[in-house]
Amino acid sequence: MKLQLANYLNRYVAFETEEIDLIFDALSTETFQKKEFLLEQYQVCKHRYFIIEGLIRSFRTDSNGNENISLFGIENWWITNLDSFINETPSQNAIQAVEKTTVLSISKNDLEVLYTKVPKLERAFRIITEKTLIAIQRKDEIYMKQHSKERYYNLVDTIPNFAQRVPQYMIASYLDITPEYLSEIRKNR
Amino acid sequence: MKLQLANYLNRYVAFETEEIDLIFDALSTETFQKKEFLLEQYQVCKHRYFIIEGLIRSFRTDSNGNENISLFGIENWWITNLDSFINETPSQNAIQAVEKTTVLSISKNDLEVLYTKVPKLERAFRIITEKTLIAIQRKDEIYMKQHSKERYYNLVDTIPNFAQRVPQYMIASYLDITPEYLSEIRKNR
DNA sequence: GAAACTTCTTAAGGTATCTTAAGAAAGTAA
DNA sequence: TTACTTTCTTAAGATACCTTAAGAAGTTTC
Repeated sequence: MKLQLANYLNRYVAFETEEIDLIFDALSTETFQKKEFLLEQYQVCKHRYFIIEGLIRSFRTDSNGNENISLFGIENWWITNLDSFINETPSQNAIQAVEKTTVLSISKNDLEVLYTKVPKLERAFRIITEKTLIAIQRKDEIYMKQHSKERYYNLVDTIPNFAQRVPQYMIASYLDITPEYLSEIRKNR
Repeated sequence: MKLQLANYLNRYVAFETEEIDLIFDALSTETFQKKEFLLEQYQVCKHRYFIIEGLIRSFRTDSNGNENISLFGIENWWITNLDSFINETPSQNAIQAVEKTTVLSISKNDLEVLYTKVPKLERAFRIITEKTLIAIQRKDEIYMKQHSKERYYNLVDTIPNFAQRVPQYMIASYLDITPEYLSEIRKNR
């Protein structure tokens, strides 16, 4: 796991072995079973999670009881509700394991201490946050300019065997369409 | 202008006067007339802009000639096309002044040099990027859960006299509806 | 102050997508 | 295997929003 984290972080900034040790030691390992919650809706999100293995989703349940998935996370992604984590306000989204998932986690305070101990990490997270921002903007652009049929095929073509790992009603929720309509899309090729 | 920038940056990290001097000296002042382009669609975005005064928009023109506004920027916002700026690829969005606008600008290289000279700036931009990400996620949530009528009133109620500074067809484009439909929304209060 | 443009509104007909409801299929537990 | 739960599909009627077109209102230019 330490190697996996080191490989990941070194993609952004070259860290010394001792720095990796400091970072790894500040993180805790946790495993969540399928359907277990990393964060309940309306709780304050206290951690940032780095996914070692598995698949998670972030979603809100609206007043009609409909789930609305904003985000999937897979191996080598950081997951949190940033708004809640940074501002320490209740999260509008829950975070839940779709598969059995192992993560490394860190609290806000521990992360801030770590930034001071390992200043390069500040740069790494600046870059990671920029990449995340770019990913969201790309998703928005696809969302804005494509119809749901194209969005669906775009999604399942981009992430290999995604459609096998995730039930279709979750894909529908992520694409912001109903499962019924997704079913119709799939029927017509 | 230097004072405005200093006040802005000190909201995130406490800078020394000399650090502010270094940052300010690395930035160039530019003024764009109404409708003038800071960046044309399909060009590589070479700068990050800090808006001193004015109002700009970022938009793409699709194959049917429809404009699609992804973002407005006002005083004390950094604006760029991050995907294009970071990856040095053609931008799918143009950036244009809606009002006469004065900005401070910096190129990618100069910014990287500046990060090394003033390491605190790395932290400031890490935080600013996080805030930007949160803002986009909030916009997405509003977009997902509200109908266009509610999105419209939410927008004009949130930013004071925004509806006066921006023509309605631009607001429609930002809300991802047609001007005709916006007109109908406004008619029914 | 008229001409020329830009922006806003109205209206009619069309389409993507939703809602509801019910049954089929698949997966899980006993 | 049977029963139970979860997931997927089908179909019919409803609606949010679009397209096109044209005229009204507001702005800029000469």
